[in-house]
Amino acid sequence: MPFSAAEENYIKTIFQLQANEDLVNTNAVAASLQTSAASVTDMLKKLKLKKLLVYEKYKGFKLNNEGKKKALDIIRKHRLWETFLVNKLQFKWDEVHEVAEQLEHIHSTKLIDHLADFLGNPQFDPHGDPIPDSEGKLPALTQINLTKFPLNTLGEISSVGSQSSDMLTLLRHKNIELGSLVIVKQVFPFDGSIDLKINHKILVNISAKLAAHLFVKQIEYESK
Amino acid sequence: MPFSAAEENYIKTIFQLQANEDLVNTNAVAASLQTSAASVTDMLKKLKLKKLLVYEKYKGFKLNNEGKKKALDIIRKHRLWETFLVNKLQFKWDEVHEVAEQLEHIHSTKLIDHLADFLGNPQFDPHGDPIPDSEGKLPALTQINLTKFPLNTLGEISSVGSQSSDMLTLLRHKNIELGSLVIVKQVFPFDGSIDLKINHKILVNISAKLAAHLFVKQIEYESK
DNA sequence: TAAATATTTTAGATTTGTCTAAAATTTAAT
DNA sequence: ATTAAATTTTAGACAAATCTAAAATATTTA
Repeated sequence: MPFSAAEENYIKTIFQLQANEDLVNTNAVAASLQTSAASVTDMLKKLKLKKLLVYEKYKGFKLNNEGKKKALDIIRKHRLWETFLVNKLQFKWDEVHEVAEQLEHIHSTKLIDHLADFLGNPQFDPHGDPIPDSEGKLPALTQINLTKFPLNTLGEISSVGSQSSDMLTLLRHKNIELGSLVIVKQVFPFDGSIDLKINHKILVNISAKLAAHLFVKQIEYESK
Repeated sequence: MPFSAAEENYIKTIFQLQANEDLVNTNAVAASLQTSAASVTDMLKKLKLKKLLVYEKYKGFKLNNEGKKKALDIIRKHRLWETFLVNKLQFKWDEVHEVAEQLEHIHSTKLIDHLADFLGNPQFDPHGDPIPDSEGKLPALTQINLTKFPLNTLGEISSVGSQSSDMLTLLRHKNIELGSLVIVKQVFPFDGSIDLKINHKILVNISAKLAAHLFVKQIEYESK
């Protein structure tokens, strides 16, 4: 009972939406997948029949354990393929999404496990997002949202919570990239904007919105 | 106007069948794709509409130049992915077919060209079959069928014209593999069987049928 | 060459995933 | 607490790719 690419796309989308809110609603899925609400309802019936989610008419829905496991499997494939494209095939990390969307639906456990080995069993993909292992476990996440990062503490940009080209343009303009060393110098409560020191050199001011999409890993000073 | 996986499978199959005979017939395609003759007819209408083949009812059909070009594109993808699976992901060459059948339908010119570069732009896949370049050109084939190979001449097994596990079992039993050095010592006209010296060591007798599936590259002695 | 056989095509269904428009239900607003 | 608005579901249709059974055409055989 392999799943179709369409089913897998719904599973993945619902999983991502239920990370924020407990119950997911029809319109959110329709918007995310750029399809109609009616199509979503159709698919919900099918996924309920396949016992992947808890769903009652008009009441919202969410994946059960079986569904979550399947979602993590798809996400694992997606992120490993992205890693392959960037690390081995010279793709830029903002060019990989569309192709990975196709590759994630290839069915072969052996393929994906060998790919993981070949890549050195990476724990994070080129966007800094965690890659589930073959059992669906996520690596312990040491990163924290930049808006919650303590003042005057050295951190490293470890993840970027969006792939929009608008955001990437902005990041480039601010001289921020994955691996950049950052120190939060000041937070302005009025609008939530942040003064940020980049690589011990320049000081930039970033909006609360941008900060909310940046994740940081604290750099440990040689302690022990 | 991208093609569906189903369309691509028909195109590839027709291309392979028309290598032997000029006009391809419905039943041959149905048998090859394990589907019904009626389904083949349906698809033929569609491919004719898309101007990929020459087809008249009840009269057989064949790909036109556009169709052949598309077929070579799919075959290029298939063979590059097989090469990747064997050379990088430790698959055995008789395990790759099913996965490559899926991977060949991923749409991305950039992906496949970068993959080719990554693999070192190989000219032959792990089965010894030629890989078309991005323009659809096949590398000049220096190999020749074993049944046509001259007596007492050193050759190297360069390709195996089947992927059936029955054949692979037989090859293993006869101690023949890709790269084996062979010399045809004698041909028996009665049944076409051949006495073959393997790696200058053992002498085996192989059937005409097996020989017809083996391809050999003549090894040049340091001449010049 | 006429009958028997084989091949191919048509006709009509089926499944999957989608759509639009209308109906049902829930939520928000007055 | 009704009414209005938004959301969700149903109903019915469609395209792609497949099927079976029957009809049409070609080929072979006697």
